Amino acid sequence: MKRQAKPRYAGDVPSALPPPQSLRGLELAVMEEVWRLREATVADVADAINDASGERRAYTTFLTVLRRLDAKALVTRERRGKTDHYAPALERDSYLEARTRASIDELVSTYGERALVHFARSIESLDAEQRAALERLADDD
Amino acid sequence: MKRQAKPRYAGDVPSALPPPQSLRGLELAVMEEVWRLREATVADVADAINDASGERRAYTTFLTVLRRLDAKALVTRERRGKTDHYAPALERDSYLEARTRASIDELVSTYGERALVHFARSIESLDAEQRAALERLADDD
DNA sequence: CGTTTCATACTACAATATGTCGTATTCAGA
DNA sequence: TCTGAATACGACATATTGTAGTATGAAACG
Repeated sequence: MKRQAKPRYAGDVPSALPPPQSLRGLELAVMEEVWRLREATVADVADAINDASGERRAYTTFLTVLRRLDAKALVTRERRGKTDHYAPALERDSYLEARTRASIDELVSTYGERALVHFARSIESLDAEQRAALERLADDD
Repeated sequence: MKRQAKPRYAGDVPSALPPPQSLRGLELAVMEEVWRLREATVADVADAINDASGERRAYTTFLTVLRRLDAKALVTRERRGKTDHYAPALERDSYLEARTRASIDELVSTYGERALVHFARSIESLDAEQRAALERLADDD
């Protein structure tokens, strides 16, 4: 079954450019902080998350996480003086979009187009409030 | 300086009724086999997968995987004589539905309702062929 | 019965991802 | 020049998954 080029739920075809990995836990928290601050040093992130969480993680923990995010190409690193400044390598919304597509692709490639039925239903079965939010958000673009 | 293992990250908020874990790799292959056979022994699964894959995994590998699927409550185990018989603890389609909802929930809980926009778009942007398949499948229920 | 056989139980090890830091090094700035 | 802040590097813990060896126990055989 061949597909047209336009949409790409090509579950059966390995994509040339893999979507960014899904983030969780501390990595996600750090990434969220970088998105929020637009640009941040290790200290910025460490302070923000330590203050917000009440927990106390070592500076080097955040250093490591940021380095790993850099290795995953999710942030960029720029040296200024002796300090690295991290910035998002892609917008939060782009990341979200990629993850959304990846979620659909994964399930379709694993379980077939039947997965689309469940996705469609889930979207259709949104309640009025969610639907309103959806339309409002979609209009923002 | 002691290094104690931290509990899970505070941002992880488990939902009340956790959806079944997402399966991949060999675990998924074994689960698919159990779904296909409706009920199977370790030997059934081992033979089917070994024959189909050309690879040669040890009997006990499948035993272990089935035991882990049992621990995850994805299969049930019934002892008959000296042999365990495994059966799916939930239908494949129910599992798929749960995973679909979980995918949406995860992204929405992490990134907000903005995720719905991307899901909605992805579904809306299906091409004609996929749309036809979708309607055909949806009619089967 | 005693023995073989076979399924399960138990244990273990490797690889990977992530959380968490300690220590060594270096270099920008005072 | 000296020094403290930042980084570089490495290390260990835990969880998950793939993989399989070995021990055990009971059923089947003769």
